[in-house]
Amino acid sequence: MDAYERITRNAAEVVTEEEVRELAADPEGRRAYVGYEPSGVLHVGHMLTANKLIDLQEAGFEVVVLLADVHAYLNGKGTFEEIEATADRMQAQFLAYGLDEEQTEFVYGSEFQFDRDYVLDLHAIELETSLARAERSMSEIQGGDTVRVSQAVYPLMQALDIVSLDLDLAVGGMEQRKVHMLARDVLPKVGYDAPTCIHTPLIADLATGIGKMSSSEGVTISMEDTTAEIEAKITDAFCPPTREPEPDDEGRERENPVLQLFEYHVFPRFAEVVVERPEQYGGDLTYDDHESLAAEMESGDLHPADAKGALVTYLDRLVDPGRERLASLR
RNA sequence: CCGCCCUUAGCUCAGCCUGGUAGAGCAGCCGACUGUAGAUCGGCUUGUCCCCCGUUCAAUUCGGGGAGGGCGGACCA
Repeated sequence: MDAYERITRNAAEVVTEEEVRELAADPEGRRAYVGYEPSGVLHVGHMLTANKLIDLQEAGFEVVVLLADVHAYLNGKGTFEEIEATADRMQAQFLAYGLDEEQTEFVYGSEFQFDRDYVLDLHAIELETSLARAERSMSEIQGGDTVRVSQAVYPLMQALDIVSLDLDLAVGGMEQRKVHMLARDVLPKVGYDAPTCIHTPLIADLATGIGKMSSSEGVTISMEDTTAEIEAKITDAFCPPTREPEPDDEGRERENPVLQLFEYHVFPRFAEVVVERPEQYGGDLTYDDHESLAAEMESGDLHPADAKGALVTYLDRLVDPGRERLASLR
């Protein structure tokens, strides 16, 4: 796998391919980041961007994880004290999950976001951005049901973070794309380069296959789940034997979250997946890529129930180190 | 600061005029059927009726006050 392929694999969107190819041509010492609001518990959504960071480390990038405490505060996620505590725990979980401690730089937003130069730049960007645009960029991120002024400042700070942290590449889930596009528009207006971005897909809600998995609602797999909880959630998961389920009765698009978890979480971290299957159904199966697993489910050679059993096993292996780390912290 | 509207189950809301502590749909849970889930049947659960004060035998309902939210107090029509 070449550098470009590794940098972009499993990405839902690359902005722009040309810019990433330039980075891929000389990846050593390049800097990439993901910003996380320390809110709730680390779940598979976070781990998806974490997988991307691991890819980038393997490609030679320096990786920065921004623990966006100020952003969480602006987004109504609690007091600074509460946010700090969550952030510390989150950092430990990321390391346990597999980010290389030597190559990963953890930064708190509050370490630099109150600097005079930062704030002056922020005001300059505020002047260049309409309230409607800022608000629109937050549609997938916004917490609470009432739009606050702080939530309009939020995306502008995100743009400035990319400059302040001296980054070559911004990584985020697809819910971040509007914020990143805003950054690409506005930063050049105040004399900075438009940032290059990679967006990871959003995994659908486990129970319904609709929308995106989130910690605030619906069913998600978190780093705190026990084996039994993971098993219960996967057993209940929506899983028609196809990669492209029909929309539901109300016309909402549906995905297959079980296959998504295999694609974005299991196969990137395991070279081989063994599906244990009772003899009566034909015995064990082995796959070394997602494509063959998905194809066999669609053809009927792999029953969803057997796939789910394997998914539980591998997800549990992924979650286990973080769970251990969390337990030792308490 | 002024005006109008809203606040009832997890969600969207009905009920309030004509006081007697509450309903629907969806969601959720359980069971049947499928070697998963979903779909489909069958069954079930759920409430400080935003808060305080007042009137009353009795207030979710009437009156007063307060809090939170939306929209106006531009143009256009």
